[in-house]
Amino acid sequence: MKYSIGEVAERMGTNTSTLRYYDKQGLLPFVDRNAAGRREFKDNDFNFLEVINCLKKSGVPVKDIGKFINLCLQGDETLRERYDYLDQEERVLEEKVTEMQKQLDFLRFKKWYYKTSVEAGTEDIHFTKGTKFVDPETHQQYRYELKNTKDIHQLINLAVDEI
Amino acid sequence: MKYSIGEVAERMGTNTSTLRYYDKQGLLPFVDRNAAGRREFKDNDFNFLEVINCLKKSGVPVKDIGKFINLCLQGDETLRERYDYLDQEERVLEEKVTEMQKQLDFLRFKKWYYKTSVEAGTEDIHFTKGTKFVDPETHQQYRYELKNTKDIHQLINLAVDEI
DNA sequence: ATACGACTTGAAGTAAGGTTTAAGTCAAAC
DNA sequence: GTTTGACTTAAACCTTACTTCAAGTCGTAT
Repeated sequence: MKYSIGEVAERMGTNTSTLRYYDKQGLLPFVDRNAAGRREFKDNDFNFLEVINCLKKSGVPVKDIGKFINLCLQGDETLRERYDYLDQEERVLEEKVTEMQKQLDFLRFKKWYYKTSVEAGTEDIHFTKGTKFVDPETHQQYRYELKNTKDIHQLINLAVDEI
Repeated sequence: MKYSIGEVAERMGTNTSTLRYYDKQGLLPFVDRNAAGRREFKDNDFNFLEVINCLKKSGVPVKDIGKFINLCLQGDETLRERYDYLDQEERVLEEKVTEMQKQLDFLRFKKWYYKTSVEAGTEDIHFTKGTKFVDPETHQQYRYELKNTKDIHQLINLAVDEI
């Protein structure tokens, strides 16, 4: 089967301008053209497009994706190089996920901070030394004082220390 | 204690230009100025800076961070709004992490694809119907045929089916 | 007193990743 | 046969998030 740029755009959840932009940036060297100069995508091209999609969503710059695609077109000699690239990219992504989890931790601490503030009617409870209050959900009592948030994990532990 | 923009930049792992840019974009309305017009950060300002840092790393646009900071300066009336915002942002981040995990799945499948290809000396094994081969690490035998990668999770399961 | 480093501003420049526009081609429908 | 919709290109434009530049101020050390 052959597919026009419009069909491919719809299937990939993008638009034709973006695909043309990718083509111009060297991400689609595998795409054929018909007699009229129009792009004709093949079934196999979707394998490439999925790789592009994955790397894009993983935060890989367009230029670097192009390099990988071109490695793919160079045949079996670049198999190891391609493996090594993906291996490295896997570690980069894992690191990003770890970083996101840290921000989630912080976000959850701040949610707790605001939940208890809303409950108390004021943010001041977190700045008043030794204020006791009760978590409205768990009904646990806490004593807590906000200093500098140098280590948020430490603060979270501090925050959940029951009296 | 008071801190100059340079000291703050170093402590936050950024540079003075970026902090001035943030200030211009309305992210630092809490910063005082001395008689000479120079920025004077207070200890408490680091609480704001940490929030900015977190939201920035979470992928929140600069403008939106500014909105949140200004909400913070409006006092206890906006506590619930601030909670709701962070609650929503938490879900957005969780969704991002889930998305990243999907890309990690795909990346790992492709690593397996290349690992077995390197072992076989050619990528062709994945296009030859019913080719049997052995995972060099686990010594398990596989039979596997690459069609369209419509559902990568299904393919991964297919790939690890022992004969 | 003057040199130095750190600060101030507005404005221009940069890079990434598209998006839009203008001018034109092509194939099928009416 | 001409209109319509999808395609083609190059080039201009846009947004985000800085980064750099130019010109000037301030406080301290020599």
